Amino acid sequence: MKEGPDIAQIGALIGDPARANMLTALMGGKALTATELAAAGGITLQTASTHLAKLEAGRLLAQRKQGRHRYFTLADDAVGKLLESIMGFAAGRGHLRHQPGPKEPALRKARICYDHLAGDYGVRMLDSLVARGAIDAVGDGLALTAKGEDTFKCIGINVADLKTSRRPLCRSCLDWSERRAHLAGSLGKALLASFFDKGWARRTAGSRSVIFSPEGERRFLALFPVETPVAA
Amino acid sequence: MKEGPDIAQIGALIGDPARANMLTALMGGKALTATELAAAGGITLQTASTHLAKLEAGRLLAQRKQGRHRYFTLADDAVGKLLESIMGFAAGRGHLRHQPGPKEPALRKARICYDHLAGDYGVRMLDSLVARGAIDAVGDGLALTAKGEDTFKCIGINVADLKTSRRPLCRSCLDWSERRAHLAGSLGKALLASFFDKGWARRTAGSRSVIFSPEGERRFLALFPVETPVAA
DNA sequence: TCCATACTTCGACCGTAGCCGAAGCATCTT
DNA sequence: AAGATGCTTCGGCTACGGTCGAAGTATGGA
Repeated sequence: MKEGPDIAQIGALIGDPARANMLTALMGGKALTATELAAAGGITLQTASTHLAKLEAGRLLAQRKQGRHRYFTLADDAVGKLLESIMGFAAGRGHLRHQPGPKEPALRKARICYDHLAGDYGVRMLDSLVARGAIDAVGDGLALTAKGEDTFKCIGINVADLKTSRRPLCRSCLDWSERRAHLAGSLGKALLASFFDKGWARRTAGSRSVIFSPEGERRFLALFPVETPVAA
Repeated sequence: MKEGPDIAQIGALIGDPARANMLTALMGGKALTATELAAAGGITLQTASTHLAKLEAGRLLAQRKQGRHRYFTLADDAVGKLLESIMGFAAGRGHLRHQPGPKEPALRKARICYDHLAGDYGVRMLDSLVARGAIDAVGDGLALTAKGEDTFKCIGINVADLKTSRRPLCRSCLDWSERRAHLAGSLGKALLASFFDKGWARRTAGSRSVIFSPEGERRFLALFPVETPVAA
């Protein structure tokens, strides 16, 4: 009760199951309405409304009104990073949700982590980029190499544009399912966006999982090869 | 309610003020008894006992019996890292505890972050090590250089011993007060321990702050110089 | 053996926070 | 203007979890 920042406040904010579910739903990166979030939390609209007000007051969520809808998103990527890190911790301790639903495998394979690709494919992508020297990995830090700048130009991503943002270009994010790093930051965001643009993959309706088309999957795997074809 | 790890459980665990205070107290790195933790949490012994049981069941805490005392510590350094990252997040949002006590300045200057040095001095130390090429920093990742291995040998730290541990040698840890990285990992731990051994600094009784002796402070600042003498 | 210390368990109390029905605003549609 | 949709606020209910007093268990020392 005397020193340092108050971790209890945000712990309590995240500690309610309904709120945790809503936050998890928002990890999909899409802005969601209060009604959608109520469904995600398994509660009525009224209850969701009070929860959302609390989350907003705690600055975990941001909202913008659009017509008669109110769209909520995570306040910024620091929130996403925090949530993913807590997820990683929870997964490591075996604090899994009670029923590992049928969607679990798809989720482990490829999912959205706030705004970038996570799961097996996310980890594979980063591994491949490091192996080809496009990204430099030291400890758990990542940096774009000169060679990498060319690589991404070929893929159709203009790194120069991304550099204008104050947000870091490369950032490692611990993957809770793989327990290894995947690529976050504005570059990670741009890569995922490009997969959607090219039609290689699409988001799913009510989940964070990412579904690749057969053609998209082929292209993706060809673009990001790994030395040992299966596992490490 | 369907996918991914359960962040609500650990959120709730951290979300109670009494528990949060006890966890914060344990960030000091020392093992504490149930009685001491009850005081830290501002609750009676009985209440503390139930809280501690919950924290242990949630695998945030480990205990070992020693005589009629029961000593509690954070379960492992993953817990410490999680807590510090939540603190960093909370500090960034201005979720500070209500009264910024008189100890705050000392805490910002130098404190223990589970088992290594944090605060202004912790950040300064890492900056200096990077500047002299002992540690390589890429993004937010850290790695020991060959040159650094010699440097630490001069300081009296045998890096080879540390390498035997499975724990990473260098790890960056975000400092909640400075909002920049300081050095964690077994090397960070060994450095702090050496400061205590040499009598340069000592822990304080009920707080995480680290107090340098005048002589120790002089030596520390000489050992870890920074280009711009004051601030950046 | 007996008492003191350290801690846990039990039982009961209480407050708070979550929850929903109903009513109230606000915004869009026709 | 009237109705529909999206969301918030109010009021009251309920239950869960935190809290402590009191009693119970283990360890250490005299």
